[in-house]
Order: sequence, then structure tokens, then C-alpha cells
Amino acid sequence: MAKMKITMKDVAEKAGVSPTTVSFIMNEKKQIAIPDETRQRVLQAVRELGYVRNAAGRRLASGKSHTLAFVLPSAEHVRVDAFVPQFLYSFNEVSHQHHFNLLVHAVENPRRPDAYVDLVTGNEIDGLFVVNPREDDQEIDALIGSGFPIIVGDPGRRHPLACGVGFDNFAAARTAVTHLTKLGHRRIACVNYGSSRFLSVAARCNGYRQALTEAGIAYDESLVTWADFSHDSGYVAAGQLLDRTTAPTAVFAGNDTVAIGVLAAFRERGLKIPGDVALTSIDDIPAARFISPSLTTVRVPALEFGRIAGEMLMKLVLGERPDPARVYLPTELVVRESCGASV
Amino acid sequence: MAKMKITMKDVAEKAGVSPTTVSFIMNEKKQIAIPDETRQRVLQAVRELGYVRNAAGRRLASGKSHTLAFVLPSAEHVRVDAFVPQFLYSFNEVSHQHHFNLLVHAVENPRRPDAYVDLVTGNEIDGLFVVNPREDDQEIDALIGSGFPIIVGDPGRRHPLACGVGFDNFAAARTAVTHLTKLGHRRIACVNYGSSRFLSVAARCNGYRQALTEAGIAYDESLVTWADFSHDSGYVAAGQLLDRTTAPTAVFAGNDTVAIGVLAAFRERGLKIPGDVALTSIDDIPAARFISPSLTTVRVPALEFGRIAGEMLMKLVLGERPDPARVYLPTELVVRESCGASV
DNA sequence: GTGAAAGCGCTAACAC
DNA sequence: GTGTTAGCGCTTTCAC
Repeated sequence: MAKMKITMKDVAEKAGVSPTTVSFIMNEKKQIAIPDETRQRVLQAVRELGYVRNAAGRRLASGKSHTLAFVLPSAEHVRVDAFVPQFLYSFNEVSHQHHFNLLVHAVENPRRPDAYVDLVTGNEIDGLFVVNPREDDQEIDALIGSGFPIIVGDPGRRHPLACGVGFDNFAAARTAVTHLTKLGHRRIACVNYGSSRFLSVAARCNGYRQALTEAGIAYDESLVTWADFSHDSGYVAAGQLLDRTTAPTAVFAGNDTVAIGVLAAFRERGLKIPGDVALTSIDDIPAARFISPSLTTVRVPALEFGRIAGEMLMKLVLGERPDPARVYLPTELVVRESCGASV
Repeated sequence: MAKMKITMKDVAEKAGVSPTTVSFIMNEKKQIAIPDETRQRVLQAVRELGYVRNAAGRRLASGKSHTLAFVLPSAEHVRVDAFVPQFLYSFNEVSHQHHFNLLVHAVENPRRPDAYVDLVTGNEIDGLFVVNPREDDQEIDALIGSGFPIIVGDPGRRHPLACGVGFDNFAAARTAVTHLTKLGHRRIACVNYGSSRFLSVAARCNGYRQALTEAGIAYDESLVTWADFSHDSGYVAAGQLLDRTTAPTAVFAGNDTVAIGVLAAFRERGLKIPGDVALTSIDDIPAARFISPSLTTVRVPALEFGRIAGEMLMKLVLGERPDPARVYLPTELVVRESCGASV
């Protein structure tokens, strides 16, 4: 690594051209036709000097940061949810392909849940992906209205104008619960994850109710409880539920991560799965098929989720309109051991 | 959100001071004593105008980016390893506390495994945390020698001069395997994760051999196999192992993520755990205590790992020397169901 | 305590 | 095709 700071001027001098020419070459401007001979000479100088473009200068002059932000509205998500890392992975892949950096912004100060907006205002990023927007996020509306490149996860009625990618949380929950009602279960509990302030959580909760209604089962609030994002919270929530009410014959967990905790609570109370109590959930995280009992769950294509979000966002950043502006991924029920064939 | 771009000059004019003064206030320079009256007037103008510092200008002028990078030498890690998200979480927490951004750089182009160095050369970041350095990474040596703020995960003999945080992988593996030998197991297989090019992986592998030696058990290469980072790879590797050799009475898995796959392979072959075959591993990921059978594993304090890495790195970035320069976290065997009390 | 002024390294009109 | 030039918005040295 060269000690001294090599600038574009140094490269230009060494190659006997002007900084402008170097800039054109470094940026691979297609519009400008540079003779191959010149290009090679410059690239040679770049290599010999070990020159790397200074990001700050580039940002200031061009107004572009070549950086995308991945915004999680809850830091807890990062720590314990097995679903997130998968699409973080594929989102990262897309950014790299475009030579963009990836800034991860997990909101951890609850007093400033919209601090991520400063990244935009401060010109720190060129685009952002808000994975799981809160219902009460005012700032995001202004952002969407401003035309700044932004992709929201699970775009719904709350953000009619936003580009986004997601899937039908309502339908997925309905599918998971209908699978239970079809098997004859009538007393079905619900362990939500996170808070209903997250749109996806509220939608799943509504899907649960819809499935009950369709099966002619009355909604019983005493069967509904709330976990957050962790295995442990599912364990605790299910435990409290089981202790305070007649044991349900089936449980719908808001996601697989929580479901794993729910299973542990069942076992602790000596309940056989699926003999005594059946379980379905949503996500199909990698562990779902490996644990015992394996999870009956509604599979969401996580890698696609990140990839498509990345690609749509890159389109916006490059000034194109993604078409369609909203993508809804297909989901599919995967039947495994946690939910037997009959009650 | 204001449409027009508000600069420091606008704030200065509105508050009737010079841009210099605004800059001093925005940067909370302790050396400069600004009368409270002036400060309030300026902050008022900032609020009214909705001013946010332009990151690019700041970077260029100061040479600081207020950004930390979190470097994973394998993108796969992000997708499937349940250990990483935990310390990403606490590392993120520390960066935010210092008002630093967090750039996640997961190497995904195997032809350019050291692309992360460009972040340094290009002035994109002020410091980096290389989570899991490769044995053959040449660039990292130059970086460490240059004095650039860098923290390496699991610092060992390979990087004698580097600041770092980690734990004794060798000892952890030895503990996990010794637990098995003490229970009387003699035929113990080893399912490594990742490649031996990762220093931590190689160390765990050596710890396995050491424990065997201490128990007077001959090393049998046919009992050693390699997974990568996923549940699935553990499942496949264990399956191949079981199919080609006499079933071992115990298995040591390189980490919990892989161990979950190994368990599935056992079950598929009708082996009872821990009756027919026992299992130990390393990490204690959140799921370890919730799945069935729960994992006997060597607990590594993941949250501490990220927090300390973040704090040490911030010290380096601020020009202080972290003391000590290397932190080795304590690990502890956690006995659960996957490894019974006797063979 | 406050301000004037000189860049930081790069990009992109615009001229040649 | 290539070079000249004028900033981008901020920090910081040095006067006052």
C-alpha cells in the first residue's frame, strides 16, 4: 500500500493527459470515446501508482454517494430474526454487482426512529430500502413524495405511491390458519411477533382472524398474544398463553423464529406435537426443515425478496422506473411435522 | 422535508454569523468557547431551516467519513450463520452511539476477496472490523502495518501486531470434545464448518485433535468431514460421513449452525440422541436452547464480541490505543440434551 | 469569540 | 478527443 496520497492529478501527469481524461476513464463514460491507446496508458499509470478514487471528492462533485442503505426499523430484528440475514445477503449481492456500498441502519434509538432520514438529507446515500416500515412513520411519506429512490418492504395501502416488494402477509397468515381449520382445529391460538405498529404484523394478525371467520369460528381474544422478534419471546408468550387458558389444539405463530420458541414451551409442558397441539407459521427460515419437529410454514422466497428489492432500487437510483413498481412474491404452504394430517 | 438544499451558508446568514461559527457549533468543538446565546441562535436557525450537514463536504474537508466497515470474508456467512447477526447488532449499537455509520461489506466476489481494502484507500471509511480473516489475506497485513484503524476477529499468531477481539477457538473445541471423551466416547467424528483457510476454523479443528490426543485416542481422518456455513451443509456432510464409515458414538460440530443440520442427519437415520450418538458444538446461538434436542455447546458471548470490537475500533479511530490491545472473551460449556450424562 | 480564505479531490460544462 | 476551469459544502488555519 502506497503511503502517499495519490490523486487523479498524479495519474494524469504520469500518463501525460489531463485529470478530465482520467476521470472519464475511471467512470467508464460510454458517451465519451477514448482511444484504446490512451485508455491503456492511463490504466497503466493507475496500476503503477496504486491509485484509488477518493470517495469524498467524488461524492461532493457528483452529488452521488454510490451507497445504498438497508433500513431496519428495529435493531432487535438484526439480532434474532433468521429471516432478515437471508435477504440482506441477496440485497448485498446486488449492490456489489453495481459497485455500490451497503449501509446498514438498524434503528436502535427509539426516541429517534426516523434518524435514517438524515442519511438522505445529508447526502450520505443514493437510495434506501426500508425493510419493514412502521405504520406511524411520518417521515417516510415525505420521502416517498420527494421522489428520492426508496423501496419499501411489503408495500400496502399505507404507502400507495411507493415502489416496493413484498408478499401478501394477510393471505399468508390466512393460508397458515386455514390449514389448521381444515384439519378440524377449532381452538386456535395466535402468537404474534413484534408490535402491530409494523404493517406486516398487523396484516398477519388480520389474516388469522379472517381464516377463523371463514371457518365459522368466533374470535377469542384470550387466545391471542404477542411476542417480539426472538425465539425467547415466543417461548415466553406461548408459556403465558398456555398457563392462563385452556390449552388450544393448535397455534399459529407470526413467524418461524417465534414458532421455535413456541415449540419449546409446548415441550416443557409435556405437550406432544402435533398430537396434542399443532403449529403453523410463516417464513420458512433455513432451520425450519432441520429442527424437530420440522415446521409447517408458509414459505416466503427470502433471497428473491432481497434481490428484487436491490434491483428495483438500483433502477430508481439510475433514474429508471421499475416496472412493475410493486412486486408481490408468491408464497406457498410447506407441510411438515409440526402439523399432522388430522386433529 | 425542505425541497431546496440548505447549506451552512444559509444557516450562517439566518443566524447572522459566519459559516465558521456554524461549523464549530455543529461539530461541538470543545476547544472553542462559543457563548450560549450565539449557540442557541444558530441551533434555532438550523432547526427552522431543517439543515443537515452534507456528508460529502464534510468528508472531503476533514478527511473523515464517520463510517465504520464490518467486513465478512464470506457472504455465505451473512445468509445462514445465526452467530453473525448477534454481534452485528451490538457492533451497530456502538457505532450509532458514536454517530458513526455502518457499512457492511460481505465479500462475494471470490476473485477479489480483498476488495474491502478499496474502502480504506478510497477514504470511504475511518475504520474496519474484519470479522473472520482468511489465513492467506496479504492485504490485511499491509493494512495493519499502515496504522489504519482495524480490529481483527479472533486475533492469533497470524496477526501478531493487530488489535482484536475473539476467544480461544482451540480451547473451545478442546473443551467440547473433552466433554465427549470424559463421557467415555472413543469414536468421535468431527464436522468442520467453512474452510480451513479461515483461522478460526483451523483452530477448532486442532482443538479437536488435541482433545483426542489427551484422551489417548488415535486421530482417524475418516471421521473428519467438512461442511460450510449452513444447516444444510452440516446435514449433507454428516450424512456422507455416516454413510461411508461405521457410525461414531459422538460428533463434534464446528458450530451450532452446522450442528442443527447434523442432528437432522442423525434423525433421518433413526439414530437416537444422545442415546445412539451424542453431539457437542460451539457458539450457543439463540436457537440452541430452544430446539430439540437442545444443544450441548460452548457458549461464546456474541453480544460482547460485537460491543467490544466496536469500542476498541472507536478508540483507534479517535486516536487512542485500546488497552488491552487484544481481548479474549471467556467461553463456557453449556450442557444440554444433545449430550447425555453417560455413553 | 469570530470571520476570511484556502483548499480537500473530484466532476462536468464548456472551450478548443 | 482532450484540456481548462469553476465549483460541490465543509473544515481549519490564521488573523483580527
